[in-house]
Amino acid sequence: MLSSISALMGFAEPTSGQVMRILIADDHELLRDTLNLYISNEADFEIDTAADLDGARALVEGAEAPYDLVLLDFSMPGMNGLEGLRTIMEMANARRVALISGTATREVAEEALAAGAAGFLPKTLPAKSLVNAIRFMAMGEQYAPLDFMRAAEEEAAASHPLAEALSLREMQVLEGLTQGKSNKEIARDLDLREPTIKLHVKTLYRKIGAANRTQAAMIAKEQGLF
Amino acid sequence: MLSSISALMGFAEPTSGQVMRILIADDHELLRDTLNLYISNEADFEIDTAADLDGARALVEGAEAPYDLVLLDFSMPGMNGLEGLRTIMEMANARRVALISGTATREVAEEALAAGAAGFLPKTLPAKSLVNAIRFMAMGEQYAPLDFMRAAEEEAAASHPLAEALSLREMQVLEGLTQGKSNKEIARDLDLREPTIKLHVKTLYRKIGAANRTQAAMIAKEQGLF
DNA sequence: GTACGCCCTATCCGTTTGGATGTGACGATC
DNA sequence: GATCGTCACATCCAAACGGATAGGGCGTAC
Repeated sequence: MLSSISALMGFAEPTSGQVMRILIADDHELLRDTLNLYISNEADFEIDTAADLDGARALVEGAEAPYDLVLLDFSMPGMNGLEGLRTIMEMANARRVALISGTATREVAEEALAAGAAGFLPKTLPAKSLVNAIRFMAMGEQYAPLDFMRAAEEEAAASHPLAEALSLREMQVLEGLTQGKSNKEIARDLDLREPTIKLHVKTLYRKIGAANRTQAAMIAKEQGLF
Repeated sequence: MLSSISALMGFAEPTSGQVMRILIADDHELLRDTLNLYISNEADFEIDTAADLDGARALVEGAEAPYDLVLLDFSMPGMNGLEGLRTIMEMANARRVALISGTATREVAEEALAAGAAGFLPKTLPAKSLVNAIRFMAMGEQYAPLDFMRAAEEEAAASHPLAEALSLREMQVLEGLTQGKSNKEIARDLDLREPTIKLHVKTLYRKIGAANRTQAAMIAKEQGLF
């Protein structure tokens, strides 16, 4: 989409050599101010700021020239999830709209990008990278920190919150469940009696919140177990 | 990593206002030449080219000034998978090394990025985006087209060899199975009687080669269904 | 020592599954 | 019109499952 957006959707690029008009909307004044200062210092950007979605909308509507890039805080007043993003994206004076957030998950980021956002900026980003990203996005590209997108991918697999809760036997039994084995088969594999397996099965259901063996298997699978 | 690489690993940035030295290594002369031309036209880049890994290595070794960015074709002579990438990355005169490929999969791209490559450029990228990406990477950021990374994620879900074999009802029932529902629940959801569900369950077992509902659910999951 | 947690086994009981088999309706194919 | 595949419903039955309950052994922690 990165490529296709710029190529197919024909995002207007700022005339080269001209200042880029950026709108930063974030309810944290400190972030607004420091970001403004840092960006203005770094490059030829013209910055406006707003403290909430309504303020941002008013500025975009009343702008005499379109903004090359609008940065929206994901969790500021009026955003209502990704609704605020979509609202601004529909406006003619906002060429590119990106999300910035300190808390949003990868899912949110992906959804935003899929919805056509110019990018996603976690607040953990160093200021320098942020400036790079802004320039990158203003040029019509789509940006998101790869490490953020990747790291979150493995976060589910990284720590097995429920794996810790299970005893060795329960884990072994759970593994059998993920293989679609019957209690009898599991019992044979582990050289135990079937009633024992049933016990482990029942207790591990409770621990991981499953109602039956299929759910248990799916939960294990989703946790990246086995 | 994008952020952390530039911040923590201290990639040297080209002195601002100075030309960026780029090395393009690709065995396709056509691509080399057109790319060279396009990039030279677009921005203040100084381009060298090589036709294979040995040529690239020689240029990097003998360079009087380090390259800001080295672009390596994934499938050119001498590369041997990601080994060539690692070789060049270890060399002092190559500040940033990126992969470029027309064939490589997302797995390769991810591995390269995880190994510290500056980026991954599929050859499907429009020339303009490519220049943007090059500038972006030369600034110390890590680049990969988000659509490429995302699209390939779903490629497993794209073709469902077994999904074709299942009728609509069977698919609906299978979906219920993956959610750990009982036949009765599925029947209620689909507004059918339980015996009907049992019929679909049995036939879909045969079609996908499952012995019980848990196996059916796991198979569906592995195929990326639902 | 006592208590606790994990592990193993067992029995009982009601529900769910898996399988076989049959009926019938509908649409597409031949 | 006959045939085939899909869908729907039904009955019967054996097996497996899920839950409750109740033992005993065994190690660690208090």
